[in-house]
This record gives sequence, C-alpha cells and structure tokens, in this order.
Amino acid sequence: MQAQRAEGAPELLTRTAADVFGWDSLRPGQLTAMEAVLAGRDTLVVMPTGAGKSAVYQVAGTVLAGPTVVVSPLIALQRDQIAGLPGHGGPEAVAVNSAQGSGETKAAWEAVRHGDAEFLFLSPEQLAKDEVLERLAEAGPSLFVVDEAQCVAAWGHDFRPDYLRLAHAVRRVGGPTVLALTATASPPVREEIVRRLEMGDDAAQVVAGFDRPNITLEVRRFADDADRRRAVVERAAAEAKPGIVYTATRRDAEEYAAELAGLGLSAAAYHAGLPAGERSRVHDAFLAGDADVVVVATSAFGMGIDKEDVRFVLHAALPGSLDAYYQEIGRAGRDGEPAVAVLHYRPGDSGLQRMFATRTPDEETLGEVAEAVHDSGGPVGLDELGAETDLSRRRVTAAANLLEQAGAVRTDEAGQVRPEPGVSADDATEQAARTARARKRLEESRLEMMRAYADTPGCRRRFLLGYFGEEYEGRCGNCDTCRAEESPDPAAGTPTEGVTETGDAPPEHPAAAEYPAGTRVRHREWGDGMVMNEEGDRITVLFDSMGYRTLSLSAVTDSDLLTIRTDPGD
DNA sequence: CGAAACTCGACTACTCGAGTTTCGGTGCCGTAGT
Repeated sequence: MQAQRAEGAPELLTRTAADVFGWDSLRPGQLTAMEAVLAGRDTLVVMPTGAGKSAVYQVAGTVLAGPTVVVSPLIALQRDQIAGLPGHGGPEAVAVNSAQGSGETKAAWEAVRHGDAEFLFLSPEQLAKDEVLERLAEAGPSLFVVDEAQCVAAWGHDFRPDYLRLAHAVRRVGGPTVLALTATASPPVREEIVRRLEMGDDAAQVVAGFDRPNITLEVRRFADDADRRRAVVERAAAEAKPGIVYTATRRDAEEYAAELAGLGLSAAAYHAGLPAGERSRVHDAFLAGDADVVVVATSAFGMGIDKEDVRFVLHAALPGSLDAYYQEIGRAGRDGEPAVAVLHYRPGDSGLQRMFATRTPDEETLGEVAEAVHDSGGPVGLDELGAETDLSRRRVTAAANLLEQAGAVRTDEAGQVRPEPGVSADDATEQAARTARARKRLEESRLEMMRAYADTPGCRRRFLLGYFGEEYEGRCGNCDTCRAEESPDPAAGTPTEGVTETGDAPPEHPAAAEYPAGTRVRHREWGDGMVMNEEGDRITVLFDSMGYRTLSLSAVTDSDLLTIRTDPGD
C-alpha cells in the first residue's frame, strides 16, 4: 500500500501494462484515458481500431479493485476479446451469453462472485435482465465498459433498444465509472453517447485524429444501375486484393459475389440471412487471407475485424450516413500502406436508406404502450408491458425508450417503468410521437450529409474530417477531386457517368473565416447549432432541433441569419 | 422511397402491359423439438 501510494498513477499504469500485459510503452492517448478512469471520471475514448482502445480498459480494469463489466455487441467479439487477454497468471475473463451452456454460465458467475474473474463480457440484452443485474450489483463492479459505443446511437433507437437502457443498468449495479470506446464517432454522436449513458458532466473525452491519409477517396456517380454494376465489378477485379464490397441488400451481395466468382476470383457473399456455419467459414477465410478473398458484404460484416492488409473497400450503393461510411472504409489499409475507398452510387439509392433510417415506432404502438403503462397504475416491467400489449419485446422497449426520452414515462430504481405524474396517456403518446418525428428529421439530414459528401466538388478528406469535427487545411491530394484539380485533364475527376455535370469548388466566401467548424451559432428560426463544415460559400450547421442544414454564406451575411454564441457551456 | 414480385384483364391462347402489393438490414434471446 505504502509502495503504491509513493508510485503515481501514470507509473502504476505503465508498470501494470508492462508486468501484466507485456507492453513496453503506452501511447499518450491511452495513458490519458486510463488516468481519467483511475481518477473515477467517466471517459469516452475515440481511437482507430488497432490503436489500442482495449488496452485502456484492460490495464485500468486490472489496476482498479473490483470486477470490470464489458458490454460488447457481438458474442463472436466477446470471444475474441477474451482470447486476446494474456493467458494464465493474467487477469481472468469470462462471458455470460446465450451461446454457452448453462454449466459454463454458472461457472462464470461463480468466478465473478468469488472475485476470481476480473472481466465479465455481456451483451446489452443480458443487462436488461433483473437476475443479471442483481448478481452484478452483488459483485460491485468498479468499471463499466461499453465497447463499440457507436452502437448506442446507431442501434439503440430501433434495432437493439436495450442499448438505450444501459444507463439504468449502470445505476442498478452501483454506479461504477463508465468507459465508452469507439473507433468512429462524429461530435453529435459523441454527445449522444455521453448523454445516453448518462456519463457525468465532467466526462473526459480522449479523441485521436481521424485522418487516414493512406486511403484514397473516390466517388463515382451513375445515372444507370447497369453502368454502376459493371463499374463495381470491374473495379473489384482490377484492384489489389484482398478487399471488401459493401452492398445495400442481401440480394445484391449474392449477385455481386456470383459475378465476381464468374470472373475467376474467390469471392463470397456474407449477410445475416446465411447459415451460421457458412458465415463463419467466409469470415475465417477472409481473415486468414489464404483464399485471397474478395468478400461481398452487407453491413453485418466488419465489426471486430482486425485485418491489416485490406486494399480496397468499395461501396456498391449509398450508405445511410457518413458515420457508417467512415466506419466501413476504416477497415481498409490498417497497415498504413496505400488503399482505396470508392463509393459507387445512384441518386435513387437514398430511398432505401431513408426507409431504413426513418422507421420509428408508429403512433399506434406508442399509444398502446403509453396506455398500458398508465393503466398499470404503478411500476411495471417491460416483459409485463409486452404481454399486455401483445407486442414484441423489442418494439415495447423501443416505444418505452421514446416515451421516456419525451419525458412521458420514467424508469425507477428497480428498472420498472412508471407513468410521469400529471401526463395522460394521450399526452404521452403525442409527446413521444413528436420526439420520433424529430429523430426522423435528424436521420434524414444525416442521409443528406452522406449525399453532400458524394456530390462535393471540394476535397473529400476535408469534408469527411470536418464531419468528424476535425479541421483540415488545404487539399489532401489523395482524393479524386484533388487529383482532378492537379491534372486539369477533362477526362479526370468524377463527372456523373452518363450525365454532364461537374464544377470547380466555388471560391471561398470572405465570411468563411468567421465560421470555422465547431463554432456554436444561433439561427433566427432554427435555434442553436454547431458549424460542422465550411466549403466555398456554404456552411453546414447541425441544429439541435432540425438536424444538418446547409446555408449559403451570402444569405447568412446578407440577412443576418446567424449569430455566433460565445457562451461555452449551456 | 423505389424495385421487384405479383395480380389481373385484354386479347388471343401464352404473352403483354398496367396497376397493386410487398419488401428491403444490422444480433441478441429463449424455447421447442430432435
């Protein structure tokens, strides 16, 4: 104890990293994050995959007394994480999930209860169960880690609503320090993670640079679907292997895979509709690299893939957001060697994404759940609500989350849902529907940003980095628009195939310097927002209530639309 | 929102086109049946 006290936190962390994990040095961001965690501060770490995010919780968790809970979205990922920990002698790690037998689960809980297990891996769905929370509360975890924390914002609203209920879980297990980890998160997504996980006001944020200069960025726009298909196949055949092609539908994944296989390439489709055995076979073959595979995938593929030598990531259609896009192209060129990311799209693509992104619980569902909460009179569990409304667990949870977000219901200390006093079921429904509509608008504007990236005449890297809150001066020289500028060959650049339409970047507006990315502004009608991007004479602002909006600087200065806010915190 | 699948009537005998409906994407979980 005396010896430890004499040793400062950085020394203790560095020594643990070396003694327990065999790491000779820690990167500055890692150490900063670990120190914040050790000091009991909730911490958000945004760092590229391969930069050692896991080390942050591994070392900090080992140093802190008490077990560490790690929330991980995929069972396969939990296995990898456990396998990645040092073998015997090191801290023990266990998991609890549906894929393992009851004996294994029992042993895992025993290990946690006796203090033998330092790390316990769980899905958010496990943390929705009373029994799991009670056992955890007893064990008194000191650290609560949310890995792949972008899932909170990306999946929590509909697909896996238990992600939005993690804050309740944190409270119920005794309020340990929260550590959220992600490779990709724009400022509004970071803000949402912090808010949803109810991380403290003084939460630390450790954000490493987003730039991946070795990835060449390119966009090709097509009027005709057949032209686009041909271009994708030709490109996949021509580029150095291995690579990934992302498609929008399962059907496309299979069609592209078949077409590439027809050209003699070893290509395989991967999507959630395939049998588990087939999926893991494709996954393993791709990781091993022995098949020189060109994998055609839907977004199911990629999370947790740590393969260094992916040479290209092609998109055969427009993704739903730049957050998703950057996450996916980030799987290219991890070794630092040149790699390419090419987006092939057709303006009609956005319809599919709009459908996916904007499907929120309908008013009828919200009404049913609101009434069930009301009629119950007192605290009621989500299972009970499901039985009463005859809705699936997932839909009930999503509806309850919206009602809660709208301030129409509340979740109590025991995880039960209660009506908010003085709010009728009808009012609750109306408020939640309003919240759902606002969410829809935000998702639509995210899609608009995706399209704006695809259509920008300016430097793509600068646009991307601006979206992630990083300023980038000048032009990168490694995207199609920069290259077109350097070699003013009319054949270069990215005109729409089949349609003549191109343009140089508009000249910088004199007022551009007044609105650098990150500036907090107030619009006469749309309220408060933050400048995300400035390009030529236009700026893009993310408004709290309206989502992303692009404004002309001439209009802004002519009619005094925006005021710059100087109050730092609000 | 948009593409594909389906339905249906016309007009001719199996095909065509217009109109209508359906479907599109991510993973946990638990439980029934071998």
